[in-house]
Amino acid sequence: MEQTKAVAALAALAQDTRLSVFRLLMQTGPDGMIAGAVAEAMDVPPSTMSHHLAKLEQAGLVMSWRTSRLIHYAADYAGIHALLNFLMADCCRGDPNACADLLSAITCSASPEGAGV
Amino acid sequence: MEQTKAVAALAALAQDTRLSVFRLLMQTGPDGMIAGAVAEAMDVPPSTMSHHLAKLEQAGLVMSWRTSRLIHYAADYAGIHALLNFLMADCCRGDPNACADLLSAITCSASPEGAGV
DNA sequence: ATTATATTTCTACAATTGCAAAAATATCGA
DNA sequence: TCGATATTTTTGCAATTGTAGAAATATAAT
Repeated sequence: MEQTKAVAALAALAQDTRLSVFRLLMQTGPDGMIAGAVAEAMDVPPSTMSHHLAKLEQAGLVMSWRTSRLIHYAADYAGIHALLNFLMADCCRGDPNACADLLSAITCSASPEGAGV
Repeated sequence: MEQTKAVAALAALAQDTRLSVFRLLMQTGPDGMIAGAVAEAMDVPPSTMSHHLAKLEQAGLVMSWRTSRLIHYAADYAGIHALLNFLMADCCRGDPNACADLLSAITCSASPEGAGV
């Protein structure tokens, strides 16, 4: 991933509604949700949500497909993966121990505040 | 991490100069760099860099300390950790297999294009 | 064809952000 | 104290972004 794409992806996520949408779609899984349902869930007008979804899609963070009149949106796992990898590239001066501490506790499941890693 | 802080952190990273600075400091390690050296490395005026560094620090992504006239900046590993965890929270509907695929190949070292995971 | 539904594109405006020169602040050495 | 160095704060402007109503487009049902 190049810098320009990373900036676009981060900018797409750096907005309240879009960050919520992205996390919602991450949690929803590969089947995704239809555009209207996303707009309703976030309580914003369809035209506004359309803009946000387009920005997320252009950033490579979500993908869409059509079934008849409905347009489905789902998280693009490869996209978020590429972004995270770009952020962490060559970090810790290559020290595996420091890296392990940093990455080990990143999980897909919720991390309750008190939970030990 | 709450949503508001996550948006601030993502916005801090969603800018060309700041993203480069963050990655530079991630790679530099805990000793960090002095402000002037960062400005010089990025080829921007000190006042501009001061703004960028302040934004990164306010977002919890870098930390600073002073030794005499010099101010050191270094990556805040806890901050980036919290952000990544927030992004991935409850993803994949809790399916560990999907999560494993998503996270396994995120490494601190460089990932050459051809390298198998 | 006509109507209804789902979504996007167009449009306009308020609010935010990036930028860097100039001035101000902090620390050190003489 | 005075001058020199390092960094931040102030200031102002151009550019970008978020927002949502209205119009346009795509699909389906009658």
